[in-house]
Amino acid sequence: MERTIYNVNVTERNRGRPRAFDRDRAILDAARLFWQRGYSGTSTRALTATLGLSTSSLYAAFGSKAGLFEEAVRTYAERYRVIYEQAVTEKDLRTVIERILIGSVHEFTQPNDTHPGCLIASAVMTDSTSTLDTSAYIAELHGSNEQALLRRVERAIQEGDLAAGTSAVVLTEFIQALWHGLSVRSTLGTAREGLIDAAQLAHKLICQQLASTMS
Amino acid sequence: MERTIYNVNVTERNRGRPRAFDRDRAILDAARLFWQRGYSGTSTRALTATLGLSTSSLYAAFGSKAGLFEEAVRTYAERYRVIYEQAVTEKDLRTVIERILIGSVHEFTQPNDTHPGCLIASAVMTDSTSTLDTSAYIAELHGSNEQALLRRVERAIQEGDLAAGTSAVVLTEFIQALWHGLSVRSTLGTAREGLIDAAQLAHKLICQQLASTMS
DNA sequence: GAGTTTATGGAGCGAACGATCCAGAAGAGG
DNA sequence: CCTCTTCTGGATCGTTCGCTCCATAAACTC
Repeated sequence: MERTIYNVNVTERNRGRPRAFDRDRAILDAARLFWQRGYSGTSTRALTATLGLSTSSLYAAFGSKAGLFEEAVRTYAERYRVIYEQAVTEKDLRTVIERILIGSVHEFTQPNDTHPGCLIASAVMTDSTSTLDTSAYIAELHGSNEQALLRRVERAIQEGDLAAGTSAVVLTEFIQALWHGLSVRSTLGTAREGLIDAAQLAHKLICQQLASTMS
Repeated sequence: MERTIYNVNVTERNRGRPRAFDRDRAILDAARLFWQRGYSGTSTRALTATLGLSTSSLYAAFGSKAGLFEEAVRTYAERYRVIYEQAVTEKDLRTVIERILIGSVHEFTQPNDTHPGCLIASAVMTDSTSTLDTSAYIAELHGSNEQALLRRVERAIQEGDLAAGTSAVVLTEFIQALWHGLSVRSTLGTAREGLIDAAQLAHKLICQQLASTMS
């Protein structure tokens, strides 16, 4: 019988020689490497060199390159799930949209030494081999976030918050497209201020479409 | 002395055994493969298998994997350059924006057997190794397209086509972000109609910001 | 026809890949 | 102390990588 649980957290691993590196820090560094070079473009040797640990340590802690990748992706995917989850609970739709767009941009553009950028939007979709599970997970997450937003927009329409004739599906797709675009632009080097300005402009334009809460 | 010109087009190569495959078709198939799996994720063996030719033929025609990649990128990058170049010559800004957004979405969502999707927006940015020249080229192209649009927006402001207080830089960044987002969404599987609806909604929202040509 | 030029197919090069193995090291439990 | 458990460093596994080489094939020029 074998233990293939790579100590996801502080479980009851108190026996044996303690790990000499910070596991979360390693995930962060790995995530940034994956984000910069893609999955196939990042070799295990580049990982061990950057993370400053040996092959055995990496494989003992994460099982495989794909395992490390998946854990990095899941770690940072969670942040965006939370943003959507909390945003859709806001009272008026304009705040929902503002929180999603501005909040995500802040997340996209966290300073480099504490954040890898957005692994979710770009680095994952390509690079299929042996990451099929992970890309399926990401697709599901995107779908889930989008569905949450869509339901919130539909509610806003029922409550009469939107100008007549506005399609919930179309507005949602528009916001999601912009969301992905802001993510890509952040990886391409656009400064945080520029992205926030663009997001706020989009927010302002959408608000003009809002009926009852028009400013 | 060596000839390293990989017969970019129908030059004066009339002597010798003729090539047994369609060079442009090979570029198309290769582009689709690169687009789906990324540069590092696409092996030369996968290329030769999909393109139906031997290693020697591939290297004789394109010099290297990087060479084939670069040629594929340049081929399809040109299409987006043309879209921007022609769009900014339109008389009113609303038509400029419409042509850029809708035209690009049409380009993004060409049927698969004649078009690879948009190599430019996503598959290139990551995957650095030995594609540095190509990603620099892409960055330059994006910058060039963005500059052209920015200058056109500035002209529209000078001509009083936009509501007072509108920043050309911010509006341009917004459009560019949306453009990248639409590209990403197309590769993620969103249907053409959905993307066009979103683009048209964006276009409509922006038009409400236009002063003199307000509908 | 002979001679030249280029393309094709397949074997195979060295290097890098992801992953494994093992002897030793470093803690915890008794 | 000793034992048990886990982690570490390094050598090394088999595979795949991008790419080259070479004999042969198929067109051209003369």
